[in-house]
Amino acid sequence: MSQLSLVRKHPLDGSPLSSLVRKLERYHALDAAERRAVERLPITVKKIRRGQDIVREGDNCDFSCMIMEGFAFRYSMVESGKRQIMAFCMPGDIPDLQSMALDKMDHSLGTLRACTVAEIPHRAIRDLFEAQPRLAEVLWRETLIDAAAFRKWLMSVGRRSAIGCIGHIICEFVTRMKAIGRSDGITCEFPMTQTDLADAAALSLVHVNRSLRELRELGLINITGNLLTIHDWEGLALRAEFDPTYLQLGGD
Amino acid sequence: MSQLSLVRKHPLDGSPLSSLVRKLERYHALDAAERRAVERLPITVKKIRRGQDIVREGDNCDFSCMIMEGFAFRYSMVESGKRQIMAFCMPGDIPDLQSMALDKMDHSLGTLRACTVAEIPHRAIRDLFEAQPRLAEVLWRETLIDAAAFRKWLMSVGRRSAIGCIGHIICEFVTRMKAIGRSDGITCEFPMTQTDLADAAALSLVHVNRSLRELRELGLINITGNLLTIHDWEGLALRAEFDPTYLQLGGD
DNA sequence: CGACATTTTGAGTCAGCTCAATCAGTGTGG
DNA sequence: CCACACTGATTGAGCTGACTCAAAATGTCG
Repeated sequence: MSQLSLVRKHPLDGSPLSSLVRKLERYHALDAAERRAVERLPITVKKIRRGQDIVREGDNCDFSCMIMEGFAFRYSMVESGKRQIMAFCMPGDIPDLQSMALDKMDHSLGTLRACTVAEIPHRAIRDLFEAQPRLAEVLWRETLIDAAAFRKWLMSVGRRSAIGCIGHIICEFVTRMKAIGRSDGITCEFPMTQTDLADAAALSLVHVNRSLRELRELGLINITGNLLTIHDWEGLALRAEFDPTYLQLGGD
Repeated sequence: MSQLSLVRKHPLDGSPLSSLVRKLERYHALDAAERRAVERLPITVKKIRRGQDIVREGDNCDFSCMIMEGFAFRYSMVESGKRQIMAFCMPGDIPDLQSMALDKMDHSLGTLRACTVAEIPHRAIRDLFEAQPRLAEVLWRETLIDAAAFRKWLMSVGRRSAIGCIGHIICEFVTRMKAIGRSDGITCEFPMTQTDLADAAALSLVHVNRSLRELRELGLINITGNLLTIHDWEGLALRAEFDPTYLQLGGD
């Protein structure tokens, strides 16, 4: 049914925004002019160390960041100091695209690993939308998919058991990693610690540790260091009630 | 500081889409052509009884619904039968606008009260966006605000205490009701039952009941029948850590 | 090797859950 | 006008999934 997906060499691999172009093309092939318009966006490349914030809650930026390399996450904290992670971000994502239209960030963007990001001025994106209206639509669609993912995340945190919630978060991560050619569906780079996972699932570190052990003992997955191994995808997806439709990755 | 907001008579009050126009104008006044374009959208008006679904998870519609009158909510259920409510909807909202770009509904839309909705064909909205690109931008912005609200909701469910979570949901509801002229900030129509509130906050009915009693005993709010009375807004907002910035309602 | 981050395990506690009644309001038919 | 049905709010009582505190084990890296 599912074959190992080869890492395809892409003509744009050299361009800094190649992972963005590839993501946009998952939905509908871009024509030459559109591709060129994206490629020519003026960008500033920055490196952010692991554990730093890319953007912080309350910031009012005049640019948005595309993640070129590394992993990040959206999060916010309550006064008690508890952190809630609401999404993991990977190469090709523009997690703060909404700052185009909303003046203040309502959450922060942290890094799980050292990240290379491309800062794209809002001005440039606005011009792009004017010149290539279809790209505006495609990027709008991406923000709608993000919103669908927030809803699923909320379902997980609110109504699933600890195992179901963790399982769902892992399923989503692996599915998206597969979509960008970074997982074969059996093994997957896994950049988050159990503490991160706890703040994502709104559970305690100790409970996450025990739930992961249970998932291991059930023969579903195994996490060692930075590598996730999936022993039984069907079983995992079943327990997590994971249905990837909302990610809009097409066929599969 | 805050005065009673008078219910202003609006020139468009007669048109079926008047509450939508008013919502869009909260951000930036529309010019005559834009307003006319919205007013002239072809619509089908439907009445949906209380407790029915307006749209159901998995549906693939070729229209989106604007709520003209009544109250609705976005929800989804897990296999165990537990329901998670993720947002409450009020007149002026188009909760399924995302179905323009995403083929299947990832959640359902239920009603808290009998609702009058205006079904707007996607075709017509697409034409509107083409003729009035600024309206596309304004509606995009609305979906981004929705997404910000999902994030806050997730924070509440994941990281706040029962009282904080319920308080936050109530604060958001009242703030939005004020924005559409349906609350003076002291009293507010309150269309949800404790069961609804439980499914919104991901708590049990019994625990919601006890938390509401606590909020009452703290002298913050009181709910009788369908009326919410706020005795101490400051205290409530403090306990719920509510900051309305994310709703992008401007000034206030 | 030493310092630090991360994972794992044990043990006691508690916020929120479930089950089970009871009470109050609102129709509705006779 | 009352009995009955039904929905929604409230309270009691016992239970449990997940939490916190604490410590040990393991891994990682300069």
